[in-house]
Amino acid sequence: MGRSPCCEKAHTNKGAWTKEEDDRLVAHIRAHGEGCWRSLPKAAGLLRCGKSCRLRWINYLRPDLKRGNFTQEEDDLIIKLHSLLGNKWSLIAGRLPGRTDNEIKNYWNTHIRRKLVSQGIDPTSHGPISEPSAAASSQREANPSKIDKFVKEESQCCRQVRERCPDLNLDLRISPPYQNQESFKTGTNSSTFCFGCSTGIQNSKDCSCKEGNITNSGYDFLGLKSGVLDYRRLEMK
DNA sequence: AACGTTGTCAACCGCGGAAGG
DNA sequence: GCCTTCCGCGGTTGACAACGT
Repeated sequence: MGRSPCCEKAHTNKGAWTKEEDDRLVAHIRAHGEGCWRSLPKAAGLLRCGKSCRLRWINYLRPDLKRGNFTQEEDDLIIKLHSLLGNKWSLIAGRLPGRTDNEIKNYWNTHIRRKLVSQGIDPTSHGPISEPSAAASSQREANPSKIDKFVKEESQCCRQVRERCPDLNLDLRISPPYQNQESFKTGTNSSTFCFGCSTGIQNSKDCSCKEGNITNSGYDFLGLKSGVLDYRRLEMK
């Protein structure tokens, strides 16, 4: 016996959302809250599949979304987290307030991947890209493609930045979720988080902070008790 | 101006896992 | 333990915009 479809596909709209559909969805969620996506379309008077509604809300309509370009800090954090977590976009998104997994995934595929390649870094393994064969190199040297030109320009640009700012330390540290600056400065908020909570998975079965397992010196990041994983305190030598 | 190519990003699809009976 | 249902995730697609020739 196969799984039933999540909705009656014959009677659902597909493709881009209209302003009216957006309004209906937002109004319904404001009135009734999130949850029960399967029954939401009918309740909200939408001819959409529940999954589609959920996706539209999470990726586009949620009021806490941060729109606009990614900052350098976000860029670096994504790379760092990707090297630790791989393509776990939802976990990575949990570390970037206001960003969605879909947005980060798209950004990775269109920007960061290319940026890493241009720096000679394999975006999958985060290790150095193996050297191409000598024949291929000389062939590319003689007849460079657009990508080759782009990669060369990017590399030159990176070199120039390093030459101008040799002391710039771009190493990042990974921290628990952002705490407001006041409590951060005064130290009034001494609470710490396990990795699950730090990625937004509060009260997961693996949550260790609620059990008092975390000491004030750090939190459990990927099973490593760490006290200095704080990318927000970047040290500029 | 017209056409082709490339880049971007919203949306879809299918799968896996959790929850509940 | 098995089955069904639902949710959420990651990979992929396709429409549209921007850019190049």
